[in-house]
Order: sequence, then structure tokens, then C-alpha cells
Amino acid sequence: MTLLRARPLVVEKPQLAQPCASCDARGISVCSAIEDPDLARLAALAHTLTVAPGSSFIEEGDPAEHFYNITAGTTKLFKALPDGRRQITGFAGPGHFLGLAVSSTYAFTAEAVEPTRVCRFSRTKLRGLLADFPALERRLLDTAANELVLAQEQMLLLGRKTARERMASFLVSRAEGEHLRPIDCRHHAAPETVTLPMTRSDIADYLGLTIETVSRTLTRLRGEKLIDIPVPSRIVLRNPAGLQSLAAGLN
Amino acid sequence: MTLLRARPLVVEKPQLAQPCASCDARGISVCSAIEDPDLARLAALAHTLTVAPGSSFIEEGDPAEHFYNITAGTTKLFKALPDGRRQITGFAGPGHFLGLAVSSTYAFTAEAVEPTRVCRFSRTKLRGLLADFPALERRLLDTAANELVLAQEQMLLLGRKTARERMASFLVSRAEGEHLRPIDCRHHAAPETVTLPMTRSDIADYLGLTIETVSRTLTRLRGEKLIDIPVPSRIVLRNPAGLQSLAAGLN
DNA sequence: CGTTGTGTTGATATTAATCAACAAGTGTGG
DNA sequence: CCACACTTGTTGATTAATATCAACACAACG
Repeated sequence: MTLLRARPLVVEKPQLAQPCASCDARGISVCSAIEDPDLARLAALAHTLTVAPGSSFIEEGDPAEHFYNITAGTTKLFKALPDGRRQITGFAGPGHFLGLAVSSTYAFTAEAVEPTRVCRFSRTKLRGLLADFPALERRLLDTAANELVLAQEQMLLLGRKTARERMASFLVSRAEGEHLRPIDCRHHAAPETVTLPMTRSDIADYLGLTIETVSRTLTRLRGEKLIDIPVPSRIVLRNPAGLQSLAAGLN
Repeated sequence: MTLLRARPLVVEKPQLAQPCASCDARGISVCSAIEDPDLARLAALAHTLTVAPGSSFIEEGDPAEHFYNITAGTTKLFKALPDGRRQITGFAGPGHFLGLAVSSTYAFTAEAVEPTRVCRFSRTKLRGLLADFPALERRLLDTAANELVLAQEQMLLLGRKTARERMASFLVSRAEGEHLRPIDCRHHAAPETVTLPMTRSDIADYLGLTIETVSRTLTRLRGEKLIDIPVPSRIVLRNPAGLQSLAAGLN
């Protein structure tokens, strides 16, 4: 299944060059993605927030008054049960829209994993703008529809894949994800290297496993020469094809 | 979390009264939900298909040329792994839109569980119509956004809930779902009775369990007087509050 | 009246969770 | 600068939840 992926849409007020939050290459503007006049209009309505790792800017259950676009960094989106069990439903990077759902309260918490910048819009102002710019609405619809596809993929992973298959799926989709970032925000690592800004605990909560199982599974994949782990936050895919077929449920 | 749920949108060409496919009350039109002029326009573009249980009208991997709206019956949407493991990502009833995603191929299979009627649109014609009727596009966006919320809920279930909690969640959300159907398509059962048109195997594939675990879990819930099972396809919620707190991860 | 599909129940196996210990890295205060 | 706590990650031993394998009950159907 190949998706026709749109280039991530990063909304931010034009400003001077910023350091890339994911690496530390300086003098590169994350704003170069703004080229569409609709986007400039949208950006004019936004407030830019900076969120430190560990801080959340959306809390599950809060009144859903705003709408967000991630412009830099990485955030985790999760839902929690009263006893503390958590499920991370996704990691959102530059270009991601949050808070689309038409509900009176947010259905999830969004917390920064890396230093993150987000653009915040009032929901009512957004509605007005969408009325004027149907192209933007279409863009949002496409985005939401494709996220739905990813969510279904994740349900297959959570409901039916083994720990090894989950880990392989995660690494492969992370590796593919590197190519989806806005050009000026890409990591400057070799393509077969995956950077994991999140902790093992986050990975576990994303894959429906425990941290011990995540750790053991990575160790085992290394033993099978499918990956290397030079440092815990960096995984080298030594055998991408092997990982891909593992992720697909073959083997 | 309370969602502001829109009334399901059922698109179908005006026609004479039809039997309700979910129950067998006759002389009730499933078309009464058409009242908006946009909808009439939309309906004029549609072809209505009748799908027998076990037949699929969307196959994973097929070119995604169409877009569908369920008008009657129930379908299951699923993804499969090459060795046959399946994950049902949702059951779609009257009002559901399928095939929104902007991809060249479908990401899932849709198969009828009950006798089902669907309206089919060409994707390109739909695009044209959406340009003329922004209200419809907004409607689709709201629908997609809310499905995303449900998908996140399901990820929490699949990744973190126990078999009992999954079963309770399923029953509770099914019971709530009864109230979401178009008025003229509601089942005429007592509110605390849930009708399950799908098999145990479908329930298992939806909850990420095996049929044996589904069966045992239901038996256990009956033993605890939380439910009754007069016939396998009908579950009476004897203690809805207890089930709800179980579903929420308390207890 | 056998056959098939569906659902239930029992015995056993297996995966991943839990409980526990420890290593390595980071920051703090003395 | 170094002890110290604290966080994160890894590994080992054991347990527990659910899957698997197997048998059987029951209804629908030809």
C-alpha cells in the first residue's frame, strides 16, 4: 500500500532563521514551507508556543478550544486509564495538525518529547478562515483521512502482531518517516539510521508492550544482525529488507 | 469525554419504503434522512449496491476509485497479514463513509456482515461536488476527525486493556451505538439489549483476542451477573454501570 | 440423517508481563 | 572533585494472561 503523501504543512509566522530543534544545524529556517497564500493567512491567526520536553500543551478532558500545528520538534499523543496504563496513539512531528475532532473536550494528551514549537489557533477563528479557503479544508480532510489509515495500521499492529513484528514495524516506519520531514528539518543522518527521541517507556506505550520487552526485543534483533544500537537513541538498520518482511508478518 | 455526534448521514436516491435491514420492520423508509439539498445532489451521483453477508465491496489493495456511504446493514472493515491474521478496524453501519483516504489503493477490505446497501460514488465526481458544496466537505472532515477519536480509543483498548475490559468496552459502546442510528433504522429492542450481528470470530478480530477468549469472557461476565446471553447474538446488559466502570479500567 | 458452521468448554503451551537486580549516565551538593 | 541520588536501559527468574490444541453441543441445511 503506497500512500500519496503530501508534503507536511508547517504553519508559522515568518521569522528569522531558527536552529532546527531535532538536530542542531543553525541558520536554517523552518518557515520555508510557507508558500501558499492561504497558509500566510492562517499563520497570521496563530500564536507560536514553545514547549519543553515533558510539558504538555493539550490535556485529555480539557475544553477543546484550540487547534494546533506542530512546527518543530516531536510530541507524543496519548490516552490514559485511571490506573496509569497509557497508550501513545502517535508521535507528531513538524506539519502535524492536532485537535481536529469536533468534540467539546480533547480526547488525548499531547506532550513534548523534544523541545517543540507549535502554532495555536482559536477554533472559531479557524472555522471562519476555512469558510474562505476551501483548499485548506480539503487539505485538512486529506490529512485526517490519511491519519485514519495510519491508525488502522496501528490497530493491526496492536491487535495482531508479535513483539518482534511490532518493533520491526516501528523501526521501518520511523525510517520511512525520516523522508517525510520538511526538507529543511531533516536529520542529517544516514538513511538507514533511525533516531529515537523518545524513551523506551514511550516506545513501549506506543507498541502496547513493556519497557523490558522493548529492550529485550531490540537486543534480540541486534543478535540477529538486523540492527545495530550504537547508542540507545540511535538504531542502525543493518538489514532493512529483513526488517520490512518481519514487519509485514512474513517469517 | 463526550462527543458532539452528528446524526448519521445516509445518502440514497429517493425511493419507496424499504424493509429495515437490521430488524425486519417493514414500511419504513431508510431515506428519510435525506433532507438537505446537498444530499439530494450527492444522491443523484450515486449508484446503489446491495451486498450479501460474506461478500466484500472494497478489497485491500484495489485501486481506490470509489467512495462509499453505507445506507443500511452492517459491514466489517479489516486489514489482514499474509498468514491470515486479521484485525477488524471497525464495524460500519448506516451513515458511514468509506474510502475517504487519499491513497492510490484501499488500505482495508470492507465486507458485509448483514445484508447491506451502499451508495457508491466516483471519486473524481465527488471532488467536483465538494468544490460546489463546502458544507459537505466540512461534514466529511468532522466525520473523519471523529473517527480518528474512535480509532484512538480502540488503540487504547488493543494496547492496554485486558480481555474483560475489552469485552465490556465493546458491549458498552455497542449499546451506546444503538442510539446513534438513524431514527427509522433503530433496532426495536430494549435499550439494555445489544444485538451482535457479527460472529464471535469477528468480535475476536475486532478486540485483538481469539474466539475462545471471547466466549470464555462472555461466560464469565454472565457468571458475574453483569450480562445475560439469551441467544449468542443478543446480550442483555444486566449491570450497565458495572460494565461501564470495567470498560473504563476501574475495578 | 449426515454435514457444516458456530459457539462453548477443557487441558496445555507460550508469549509477554511482572518482579528483581544491576549497569551506565546525569545532575546535585558538599 | 567526588559521593550521592536519580533516571534510563538492560538482563535474569518467575508468573500470569491469553493462545493453542482438542473435544463436544447445537442449529441450520441439504
